[in-house]
Formats: sequence, structure tokens, C-alpha cells
Amino acid sequence: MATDGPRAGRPRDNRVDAAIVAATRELLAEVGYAGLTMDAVAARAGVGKAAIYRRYSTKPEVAFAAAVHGVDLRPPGDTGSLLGDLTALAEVIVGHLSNPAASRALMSLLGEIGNDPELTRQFLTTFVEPEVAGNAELLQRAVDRGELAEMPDVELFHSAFGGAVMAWLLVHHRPPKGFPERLARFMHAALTGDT
Amino acid sequence: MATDGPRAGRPRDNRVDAAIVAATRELLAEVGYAGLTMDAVAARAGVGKAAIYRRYSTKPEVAFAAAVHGVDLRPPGDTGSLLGDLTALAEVIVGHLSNPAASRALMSLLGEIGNDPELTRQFLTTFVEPEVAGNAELLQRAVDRGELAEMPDVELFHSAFGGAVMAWLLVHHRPPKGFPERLARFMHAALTGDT
DNA sequence: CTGGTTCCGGAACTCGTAGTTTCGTATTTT
DNA sequence: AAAATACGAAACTACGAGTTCCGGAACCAG
Repeated sequence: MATDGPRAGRPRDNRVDAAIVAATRELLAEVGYAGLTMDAVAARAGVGKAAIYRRYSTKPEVAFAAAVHGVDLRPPGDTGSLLGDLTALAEVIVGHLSNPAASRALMSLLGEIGNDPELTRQFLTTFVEPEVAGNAELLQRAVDRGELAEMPDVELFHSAFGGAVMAWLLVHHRPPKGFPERLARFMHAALTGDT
Repeated sequence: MATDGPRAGRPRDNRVDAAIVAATRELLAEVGYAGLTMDAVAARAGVGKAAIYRRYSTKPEVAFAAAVHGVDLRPPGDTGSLLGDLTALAEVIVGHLSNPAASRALMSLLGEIGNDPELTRQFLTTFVEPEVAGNAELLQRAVDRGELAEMPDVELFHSAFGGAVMAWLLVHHRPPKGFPERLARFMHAALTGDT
């Protein structure tokens, strides 16, 4: 499915795309997902609602696009040790989810998942698959280094790692100073048996 | 805050309470939280909407009450070993969240949390606090047995344990056979350093 | 330059749902 | 008996998601 050539008619204005994403991010941070209205997004962006629905088909999709915008999920490179890699990964995840707009949007989207198959597909391909692949690389490096005797259960590890951050933020709203290091040590112990 | 004595006027009908909860649970399982309408709950329960709003003030509260109904969060008693206790706890949590109605309701409610302070308070006192207390007991027993050298970080443990189940169900929808045991061994390793 | 197509902001519109109110009636306490 | 609260049913209000139409602008092919 190659990209279509230039379609007939007036092309879409990139600034409209940017304005929609920016307005959505601002409003998500200010009023949260439940308080987010498409009329408000259109007004803030200085855009007609039709322009929004030309790009996205539902409100959750708009919020998803805004929350994901600019997120790079690839884990940082090799730090030379498993604990270092885990800490770096934790810092990246916590860093993203500490952004109130991203965090609130994501939590709300989790509620929509299971009701909206298309959204579920986007969530899986955009978040879960790259994350699992990144985790697998990270763990494989540790095996190659000899830090791990055998390849651990990547899916379980992924759920435990990401779920821990999610659950913590759900309860405490903010990660305390040093949280990534604590989490990394916890997961390191689970993998290697060293405390 | 003692319970008030009998108020004047006609008392509330217990069967109405039960019918509302039952209808909500059924509909949650059938159409999910997003598809749940208060009119449908009232119709299914054979009840006026006013009777519902006399008991709950918002839709999320109704869903919360229905999802929580009958849930006993106290961890099962002492099995004699940390690994046994962890396995039993995992089985209870996974068992509850495998119920589609409870799972879908809970996921959706997570999205509302952060937007609704009253709901957040209910969530914390109903779920988080008893869970953390139960985890603390479980870990303290392990310390007393000598299985753990010192008391671990209970809050981190709680987030990692519950978050892992949440995240797994979010991605995979169903816990596979043996999932509680795998999770319990993972957490056991994180705590003790034994793999 | 012209006609066809797609875009733009703006506004009006439809439709569904949360939550409130009202009505006539039933059940309880004082 | 009177006051208070409950009940089912239905009408009602308020508001937001998503659609459609407008006049006008930007692009492509001929």
C-alpha cells in the first residue's frame, strides 16, 4: 500500500495539524480528558471542527494522537550493564508519563480500549509492540554479557515494568525523586536474583 | 459517624438496590462501560432513573459500585511460605480481574480517576488502602519467618504486583494458564533474590 | 484561464445520553 | 390523619459528538 501521489484539490495545511495537536495537548493538561470538548479544541486551535474530523474520526483518536505526539519509545542505547539499561529505561518511561497531559490522556484511553477495536489496534502497534521489542533487545544484551543465564519471559517483564509505573502514577500521581532507580533495582533483582 | 436512626417516610427497598447492581453488572458484561446507559440500567432493573440517582450521583459511581460488589480484597491467610502467599494473592487478584464486567468497569474507571476527586477517594479507600495493608501483612510474615532480611518497599511492591496484572490484561485480555504462578515467582525473585 | 477537486473557518444542525423534575401513588413514622 | 420519603414512569433540560452546508481559497489537469 504505497503512499498515494498528490491528490487533486487543495492540499492540507500542516499548520492546521500542528494547531490541533497543540490545542489538544494544552486542553488535556488544563481540563483533562473528560473535560475535553471538540468545540474547545477547534476554538483554541482557530480551526473548524470539520478540519479536525477530516484528520481523525473520533475524540479518543484525537487525544491519542496528541498524547503520543513526539514520543520516542525506543529505549536509550547500551549503558554497559543490565542495571544501567533498566535505570535508563525507567527514566524514559517515567519521564513521559510524568507529563500530566500525556498521563491523563493515556489513562483515559485505557478505559476506551476494549470498547474500540481500532483504537486497540493503534495502541498495540504504537506502544506495546515497540516496547516489547525494546525490552527484548535490552534483555538479550544482558544474556550476551553473561549477566543473565537464560532469556527471561519478556512479556511478563514488560507487563511488570510498565504496569508498575502505571499503577504507581495512578495512586500517587507523581513519581518521587529516585523512583526510576528504585524500580530498576526491583526489576534487576527479579531478573538476576541479586538484591 | 453512627448510622442515623430510622428516618420518617417510606424506607428504601432493598430489592431496588439489588436490581440496580445486578442490571449494571449484566450490562457491563454485555456492552461495556462506554455502551452502558442509565436508561438501559433503569429499564433492565425495572426501576425509575430517579431511584438510581437517589442512591448514586453519577454514572461512574454506579459502575464502580456494581464492579466492586461482592469483592473481598483481603488476601487469603498464611500459607506457610512467601511464595505460597504470593501465589495465593496472585490467584485472587487475577480471579477478580478475569471477570469481564469487573475488568471493563475498572479500566474505564481508571480513566475517570484524576478528573473526579470523589471517585478517586472511593477508589483509594476501597481498593488501594486495603490492598497495601494486606501486602504489608504478607511481607511482614515473610520477615518474621526469616525469608526476608528486611521489610521491602511495600508501596513499590504493591504497584509492581497490581500493575503487572493490570498491564497484562490490558494487552492480552486473558491471563493464560499458570499466570498467577509465573507472576508470583517473578515477584518472589524480586523480593528475595532467588530465581 | 477554466473547471474540477479538496481544502479552509464558521455556523447550523441532528442525535444520543447524563442528570433533573414532575406526577400520581405507596409505605412508613409521629 | 399528617408529614415525610419512597416508588415507576415519563417529560424535560443541558450539553457534547459527529455531520452537513456555506462562501471562499488553493491546488491540478487541460
